[in-house]
Amino acid sequence: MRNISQRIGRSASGELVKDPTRLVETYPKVPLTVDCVLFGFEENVLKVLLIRSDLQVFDGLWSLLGDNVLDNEELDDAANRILKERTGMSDIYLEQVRSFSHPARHPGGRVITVAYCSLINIQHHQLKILDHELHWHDVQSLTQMAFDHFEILTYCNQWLQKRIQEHPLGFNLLPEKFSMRELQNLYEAILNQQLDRRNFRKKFASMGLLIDVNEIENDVPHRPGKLYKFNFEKYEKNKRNWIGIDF
Amino acid sequence: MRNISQRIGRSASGELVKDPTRLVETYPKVPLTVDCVLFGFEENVLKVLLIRSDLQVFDGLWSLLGDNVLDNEELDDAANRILKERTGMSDIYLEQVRSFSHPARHPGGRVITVAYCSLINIQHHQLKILDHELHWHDVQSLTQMAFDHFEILTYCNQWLQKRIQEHPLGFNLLPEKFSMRELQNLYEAILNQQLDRRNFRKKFASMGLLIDVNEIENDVPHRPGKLYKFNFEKYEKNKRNWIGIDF
DNA sequence: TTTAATATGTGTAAAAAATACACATCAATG
DNA sequence: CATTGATGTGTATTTTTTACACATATTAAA
Repeated sequence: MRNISQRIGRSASGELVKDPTRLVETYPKVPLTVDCVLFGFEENVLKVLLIRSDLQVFDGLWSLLGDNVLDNEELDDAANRILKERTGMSDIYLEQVRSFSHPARHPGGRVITVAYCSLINIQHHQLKILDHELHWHDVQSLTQMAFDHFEILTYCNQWLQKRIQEHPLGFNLLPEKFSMRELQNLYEAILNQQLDRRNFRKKFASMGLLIDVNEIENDVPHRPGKLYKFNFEKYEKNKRNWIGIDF
Repeated sequence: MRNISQRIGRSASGELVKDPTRLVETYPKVPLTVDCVLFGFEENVLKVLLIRSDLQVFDGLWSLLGDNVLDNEELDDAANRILKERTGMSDIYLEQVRSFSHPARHPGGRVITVAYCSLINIQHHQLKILDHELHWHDVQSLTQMAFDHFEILTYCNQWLQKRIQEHPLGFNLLPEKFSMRELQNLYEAILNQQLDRRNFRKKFASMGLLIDVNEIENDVPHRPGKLYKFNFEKYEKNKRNWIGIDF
């Protein structure tokens, strides 16, 4: 093991490094991938888009949609590329969640991966299905996956549960015009928890971020609900920076 | 550019991969570092531990404490190693925040870094000062740093502001026994905001997580305050999983 | 056309939490 | 012993959260 001075890139004599390129060439290199946790919402159930693992050791198991990071490609770009390749969609909510680096997480050797979360309206996209290996899975029914992907999925699911309570991500999973019931179903699916209908509506009403479009549902076998749009402009203007110690 | 099937590691014929090691060998490799944002607290000011950059292009600028990730080293381990090397401390709060991957973020070429945050009690450790290049900096007074480290610091600072309101991190920055004033000073320094004294105390009192140790300050030039310990055991038992849509 | 089924739309009372705000007390200093 | 400077405490007000029930609109079936 080199000593500290060398490892942090400082010469022992204390003089400045003039050629950073040569310095970087001395760094160990690691295979790096991005794994996308693509969440969707269908039939009031939270889904995740998975592919059957192509590794024999994981025969029959499902895995997240991942790929190598290309040379000089930003991680965000890699994630967007995967999303585009699989769903045909761009300009979609997509966010880095965290890295996973256990040395034995990949059976082929050391591979570090960065997990990204995305929320996709299942209706709005055409899956780029190369074969029958791509599938929307119920999140709740999964128990085992290839690699450490179940751990990653679990982490991202919890991350999403927290995130959706503080940011209006959910609207990406809904049609542009949606009913209160659809919105509540979405929150209940993601939070995996029943919510009080009146208080839920009251909460969103008090935020003043829903626009009543003066239309009603037309394909339901019961009294139709009113339709709303989310007021993204108003939200962006008034983003709060909250103070509230709470643990 | 290879086609999708190849890039995701699947053979064109659709058969399973039997040798994952050979597969991984085909992945591009990237130099990977960890940068630690070591926050401290002294004289009621939030500080960050920085080192003077050793690159000539950044002459005079300060940078975070970073290092390469070693072969088969977990990212968490790399961060802990850096922390240990610099401060002599282990078993310290340390958490991954996010990765930064702009292709031009390092003048020596493509280097991806993973940022970690740590909170250190400045009194409790001995800086491993090799020379005079290591320094506790006021966070508020920084405007420019080497690499993208100012961006990383800003991100971590915001991350910390949010985190400390939901998790009891702050106690790592205080002595084991502390006064309410010290606790409030800490929150005010991190949140960069004045807080109402009575409401602050009421808030912490209502959480029931502070243990009155029946001692008082003895080195202050005014009426001494009572000292408290944080009840970590009780906190661990009662960790809340909160529901509260709010944006 | 009537009835049953089902989901929508709405309000209020009670409890809990957040906020604003003032004065007596204690210890040290001169 | 008076001054200085911080501690310790309570209450009234407002806001937010929670629990909870009934009339209404539409479809589908009788």
